Amino acid sequence: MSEDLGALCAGAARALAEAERPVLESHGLTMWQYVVLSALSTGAAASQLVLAQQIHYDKTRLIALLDGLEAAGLVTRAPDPADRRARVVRLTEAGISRHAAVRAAIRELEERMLAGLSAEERRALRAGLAHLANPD
Amino acid sequence: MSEDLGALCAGAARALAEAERPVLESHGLTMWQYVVLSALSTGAAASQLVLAQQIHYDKTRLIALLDGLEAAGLVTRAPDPADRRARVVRLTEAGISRHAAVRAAIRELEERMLAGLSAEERRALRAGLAHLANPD
DNA sequence: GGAAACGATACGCACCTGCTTATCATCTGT
DNA sequence: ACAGATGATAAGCAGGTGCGTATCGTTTCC
Repeated sequence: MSEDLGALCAGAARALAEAERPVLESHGLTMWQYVVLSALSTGAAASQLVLAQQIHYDKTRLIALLDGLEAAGLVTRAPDPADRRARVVRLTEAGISRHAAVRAAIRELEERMLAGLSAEERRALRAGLAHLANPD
Repeated sequence: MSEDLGALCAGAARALAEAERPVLESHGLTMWQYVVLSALSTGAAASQLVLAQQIHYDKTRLIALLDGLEAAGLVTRAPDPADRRARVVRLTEAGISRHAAVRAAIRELEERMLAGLSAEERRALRAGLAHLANPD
């Protein structure tokens, strides 16, 4: 009898996280910092609140996380001219290149971990995961 | 550009865990209790230590978890005759049927969440996840 | 223009987590 | 037989996590 899907997903996520931690550390980033950079890599966040919801992170603790990234020069917080309560968060040039470098390393590692799976299997794996993650 | 595999797995695992929590609750089990029952469903654990490692749970906190399951009459702890330091953990009859009931409900839910994926896609999804989870 | 809502921030709380230490019973190797 | 290793258990600790509350500036709406 095969395992529960939930257990399989959790196991795969844990294995990936464990394998990726050293890579992130060697680039001076934590998992959550990388998650923020990734979220911002497709465009600035309109506010810290939407950023927090996007990455499923507590909005009150996101503040300290952004403090760190800002101090490291990887992101900027600027008041939204259209609503000066909100802060628009975006990557700096340094943030963009740091993210690209880490992402490339992570991609390479994932490529290694997928060794043995056909292109079609990889496609189905990604499609299935995306399907589960988004109750469209 | 597609998302990181790690992010996809984590997202899918989170979505599944969220969907399954109400099911578990309605059967009076926590996620970890269900994990223990599942691990034991394929056979007794030779010791609490190996059980903890098998499910990636802290061995010192497993004790309280087993206390609860034992008090609920779902598992038994018996000294191993071959090594009386170790406690063999196994499901009771009630544990077996409880696990079967919850598992069936979870399977049904997972089936619903996989709606729209072909049989071949589901097979590839499971195969890919198992491949990632076990660095064979 | 004043009240209510909202975003960012700070702070505290309860819980979970992995980890360490200590104790006791039992086993193992010499 | 004795020393050291091992399993179960208890207790504690540091860090992480989600959640609630309070404050302050800003916006929205009547």
